[in-house]
Amino acid sequence: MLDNQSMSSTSRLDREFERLPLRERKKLKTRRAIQDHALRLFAEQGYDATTVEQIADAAEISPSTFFRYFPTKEDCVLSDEYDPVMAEVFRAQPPEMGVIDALRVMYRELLAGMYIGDRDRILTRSRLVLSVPALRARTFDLMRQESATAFSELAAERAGVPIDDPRVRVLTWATTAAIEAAVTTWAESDGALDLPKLVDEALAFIAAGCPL
Amino acid sequence: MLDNQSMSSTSRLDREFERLPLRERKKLKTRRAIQDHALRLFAEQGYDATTVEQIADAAEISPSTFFRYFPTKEDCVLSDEYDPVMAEVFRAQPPEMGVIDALRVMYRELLAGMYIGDRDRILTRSRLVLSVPALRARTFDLMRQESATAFSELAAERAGVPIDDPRVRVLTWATTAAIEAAVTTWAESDGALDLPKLVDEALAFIAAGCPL
DNA sequence: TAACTTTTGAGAGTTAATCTCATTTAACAT
DNA sequence: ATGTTAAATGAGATTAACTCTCAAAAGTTA
Repeated sequence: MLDNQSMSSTSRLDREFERLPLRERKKLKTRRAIQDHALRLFAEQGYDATTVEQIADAAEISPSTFFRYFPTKEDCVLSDEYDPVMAEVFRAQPPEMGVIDALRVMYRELLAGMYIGDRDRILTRSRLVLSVPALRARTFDLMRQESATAFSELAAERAGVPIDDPRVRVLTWATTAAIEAAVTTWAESDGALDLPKLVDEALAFIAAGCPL
Repeated sequence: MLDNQSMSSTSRLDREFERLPLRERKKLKTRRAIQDHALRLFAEQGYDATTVEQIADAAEISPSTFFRYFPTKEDCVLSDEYDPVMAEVFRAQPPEMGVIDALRVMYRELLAGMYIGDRDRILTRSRLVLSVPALRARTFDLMRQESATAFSELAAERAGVPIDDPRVRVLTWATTAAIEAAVTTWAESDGALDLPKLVDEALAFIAAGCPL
């Protein structure tokens, strides 16, 4: 199931893809073409040195079409990575398990799969995002906003506290920051370190009260 | 209307100010004028609806001069709030005290003072920053980069671990996120809640391992 | 006052981002 | 199949952020 999710995500997604009407299929294809060419050009020339016009030319669309797919140049890098599967796995943990422990189990299960199939892609993208201040700021903001909504609800539900309990935001923002720290350390090591281990240790460290 | 350093700046800063050569004094005055007019216009018209040209007109300078003082429109809101006094107070705590506890004491001491003098200014600015996505992302990124440098060194020093220990980044980013969460909750309450208390409780919650 | 340095303003140029409108292309009911 | 309807696209104009250059103005110092 887990390996299935990531490894075979291509084929599963492809099957869904082929069931879509032609118009939707073309839209998805265009969207992917833009992202692929953009990431390639960013890698080749740098982010700032690449104009939207160049991306549009490479993807064989007009600049106005680019902005119809992505509201800003930044957004074509920021894929919305939130996965409903994460919520599922999180909820599947025994109710007496604490929020952070459930989070650890969830990442242990899901990251293992992702780490096999998408390691290189994630590493490349992470390096790009971390090296361009505007992308870095927007990516982290996006993750925080997401955790403020989706994960906050899950956490409050599990803990049995109201969603507006100040501790819920502290918990979600702090754990999100811990995971981002792990990813950053991993990207800085050029992938030499083990990401799943770094994430698990980061969360364990938070659960232990950050004893330093 | 906008008398610049009227109430807030302490007499200590004023004395320093008057010792500066005329050229430096004018520069500081211009910088403050830009920030004051910008914040006023943002409050009146909204951030996006206010152009740099309008700010420049209000501050009686040319647009090119605006960009000589602030590299981007965003930056005239983002004051660099890092205070060397914070490092001093942090270092002054007994060496056997843990990093988070030293941080708590530091915030307890410094926030108490700020809360009296600058409460309204901080609240206004926080609301502006939190309401404009671009400002929010850049502010949080700025704080994280700061904590990645200044505070990381202090934390590693106190804990007696190398600065590149992964736990150092996890600790600094997580505590920074916890403080930001407290400030956000405070701003959302329109200042009805007690900021020093929220910050102290957030850090205590982190030190306890986020038990939820 | 004169020589020197720094700050400033004017103006032109680049690019991201928004908007309108005409054209093309797919979807679907007959 | 075909015509009607709805959606996607491209071209082009527009705004505003940001960069750059150069000459004028203001300050510092001898």
